[in-house]
Amino acid sequence: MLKQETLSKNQQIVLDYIEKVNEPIKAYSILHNVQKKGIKAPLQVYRALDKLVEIGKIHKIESRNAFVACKNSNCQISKATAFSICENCEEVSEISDSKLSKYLKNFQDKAGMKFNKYNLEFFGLCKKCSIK
Amino acid sequence: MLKQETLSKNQQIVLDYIEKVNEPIKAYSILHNVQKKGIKAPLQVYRALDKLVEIGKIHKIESRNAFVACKNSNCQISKATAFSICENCEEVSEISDSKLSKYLKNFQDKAGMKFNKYNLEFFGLCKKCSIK
DNA sequence: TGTTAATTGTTATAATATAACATTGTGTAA
DNA sequence: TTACACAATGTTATATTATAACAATTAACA
Repeated sequence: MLKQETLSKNQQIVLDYIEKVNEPIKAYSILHNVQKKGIKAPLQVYRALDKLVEIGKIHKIESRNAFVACKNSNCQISKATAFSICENCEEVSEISDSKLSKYLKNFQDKAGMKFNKYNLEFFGLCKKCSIK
Repeated sequence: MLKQETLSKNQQIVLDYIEKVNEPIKAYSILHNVQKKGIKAPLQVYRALDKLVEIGKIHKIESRNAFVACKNSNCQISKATAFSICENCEEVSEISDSKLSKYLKNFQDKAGMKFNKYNLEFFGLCKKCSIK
C-alpha cells in the first residue's frame, strides 16, 4: 500500500477538533468533545493521536501530556520540535526559528550518537504574564 | 527558614536508590524498590521526587516518565537539561555541552518571552544500536 | 517556647495510557 | 473479481502515572 494520503474518519475528527481549539489539549478532553461525532473510547482517541503525531500533523507537549496542531510550514519539521511554555498561563507556542532548528539538527553529542529527532521545551513567562 | 541543606529521610532514600541504579527509572519502580526502607505509598515517592527535581538532584525524562540522577557539575544546571535517548535500547545520557547550553540559555523567541528553564530531548540510535 | 513551614503517613481517587481480541474497511495485484 | 495484506475500527477491561484531602509529626528559628 502506498503511503497514506487521506486521514481516516477518526483521525480526521480528532485533527479537526485539535485544529479548532488551537491550543494544547489533553486526550480525555478531546474524547469528551468528540463524543457527539461517535468516538466513544479513549483508545479511539489515542490511536488517532498516535497516527497524527507520526505523520506530523500534531505534536505532543511532553511536559504537559497535551497535544497541539503543528504550525510550522505544513508540518515538515515534525521530527524537530520546539515550544515555549508560559508557566503562569500555560500558553504554548511552537517555535519556528530556522537558525535554532539548524543548530539542533546538526548537533553531535560526544558519544557519537546519531539523532533523527528532538524535542525542546522552553519554560518561562510570556509577555503578558511578565508584566503582572 | 533557610534554604534546605540536608535532605529529609524519604528524600534521601529515594535519591540513594536513583543514584544507585544510575539509569532512568519510573516512580512505581522506585516505590517497589524502596519498600524495604519503609516507604509504602506512591505519594511518598512522588513528594520526594518533586523536591529532588526542584533542587536539581534529579531530572525527569518527560518523554519517558522516568527520573534520573543529575550528572552535570553537581547539579548546577538543573534548569537547563538536555538528554540523548536511544529509541532502540532506551539508554539515556545527560548531555553536557557548554556550547549547547550557552546557545539555549541565550535563545530569545520572537514573542519576546523570557525563559528561565528548558528541557531538550534528542532521539536516535546509540552507537551500539547503530551497528546492529 | 511558641510559631511556622516542611515533612510524613494514609486512604482514596483522578488522570493518562495500553492490552487483547474480534471485526470491518481499503489498496493492490494475481 | 477475488484474495491477500494491512490499516483502521469497536469494545471491554486493565495498567500506569499522578494527585486530593486530611491528620499527625518533625525541624528551624525568632
